[in-house]
Amino acid sequence: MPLRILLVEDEAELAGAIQAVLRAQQHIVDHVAEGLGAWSLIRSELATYNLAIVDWMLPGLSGPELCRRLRGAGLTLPVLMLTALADTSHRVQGLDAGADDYLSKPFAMEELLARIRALQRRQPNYRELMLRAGPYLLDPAESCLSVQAAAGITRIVLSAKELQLMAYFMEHPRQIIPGARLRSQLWSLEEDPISNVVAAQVRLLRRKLASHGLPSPIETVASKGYRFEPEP
Amino acid sequence: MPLRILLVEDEAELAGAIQAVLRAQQHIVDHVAEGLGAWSLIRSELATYNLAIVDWMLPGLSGPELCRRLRGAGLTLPVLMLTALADTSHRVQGLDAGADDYLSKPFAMEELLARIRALQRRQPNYRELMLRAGPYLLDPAESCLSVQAAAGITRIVLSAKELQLMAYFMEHPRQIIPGARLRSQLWSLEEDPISNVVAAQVRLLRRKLASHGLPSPIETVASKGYRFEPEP
DNA sequence: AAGGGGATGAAAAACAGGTGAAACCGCCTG
DNA sequence: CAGGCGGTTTCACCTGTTTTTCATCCCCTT
Repeated sequence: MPLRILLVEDEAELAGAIQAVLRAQQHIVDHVAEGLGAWSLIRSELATYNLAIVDWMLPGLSGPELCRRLRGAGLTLPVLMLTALADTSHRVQGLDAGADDYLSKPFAMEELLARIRALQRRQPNYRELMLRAGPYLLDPAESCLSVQAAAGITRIVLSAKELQLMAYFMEHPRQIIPGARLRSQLWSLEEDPISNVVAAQVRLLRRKLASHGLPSPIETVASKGYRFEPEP
Repeated sequence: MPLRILLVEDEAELAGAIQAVLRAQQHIVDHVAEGLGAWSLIRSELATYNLAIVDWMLPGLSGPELCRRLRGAGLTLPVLMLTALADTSHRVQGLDAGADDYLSKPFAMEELLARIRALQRRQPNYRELMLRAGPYLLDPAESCLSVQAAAGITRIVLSAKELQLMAYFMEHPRQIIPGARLRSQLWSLEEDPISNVVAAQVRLLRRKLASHGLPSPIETVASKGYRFEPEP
């Protein structure tokens, strides 16, 4: 299940490595180098993050300070704190500030991934479950979509982006979803703003459904966005 | 929900980029390059702005000065300040002058949009809600108009401009609204003043209602303007 | 009756989104 | 380590819709 992750880390090399690993896991990662940027990004609600990975030591607003602000603002966004300092006093300080977990550098990327999985499982609204909308049943674990039709059940294997897109549609059935919203929710922010990734990906999804002989549940509402209509 | 935005920025290139992005979001944007122009434009009440985006550094009247004047005049128009200077002292000065939010250059356009959304949400009269007038119910999120008649409820999908126009009428029921006011409220100022966009768009709206078998609630008051009459 | 403002329909312009081919990219395999 | 592969993105071009313009007509005021 792909997550939307905010990485707050000032060491460029480490940040790059983490990003690469997370992206390889299909996660959507935004990276900021300093605390204030992270704070304003979160507050701006540009994207909805499922997790923040925050370095302890940051220029400007430090990790624990950022954490405290988040909690002060009533946000429950899970925070995984990274630190070079292994001793327990820091660990306690970090958790006090509202971090949910704590990982001391250097660490194996595998451990980071494991911690992330654990953190997700602890979420109250944790859902490794399937998503249903009308005859559509999405299985994130298997990355496949099952569609019930008169002719029987069709099972379609989806790629990572197709899955994300379909999930977003199924979570917002019947609503007009502006392309720009898909853009900011499903793609990382730093990319070229004049691109038609969204249109291209929607097309791939539509085409995949069509190639299995299914009618497209995704309609285009001219110059307003897309709408997912589960019932034909 | 389209906003009427005043952009006060002297760097032509940046201004153009911002305008393009905002327009893409259906907002109506007026651009002035310097502070005094902005001040007189606002004071003239030619249009009612929902937001001003103001550069810090401007020829003549600077951003913070403009801000102070606005507040001095008792205007609550939300102001988003732009600045090349990232340090906190300026941030404080800007907020002191009466700005509502603060964004330091360079910034991602996405972040600008997010700030604007956040700012709107903070407005006391914030309304993402539907607008009702008599049997007419306007849903900006879905961009559609529902009309209750004896025959049942008719749902009409509106285009962006039709929605803006209908919203303006529904917010000012039974009043005579001069074409020029619609013009200045719903279209940006820099456009060709001898054009009949308003009449054309009113016609489009009327025609759309008629095509669904509805009587037109918009009447023309000869050489005075239009009047929206919700009850037949 | 003249003049002005608005109405009208057709056509043009502007724009968003669709499309297929090709490039790109990380990953796997030989 | 090269080559192939699937997935993803970009590019250039096409299509359909929305919005504006234009030329003309109509009708109400003065």
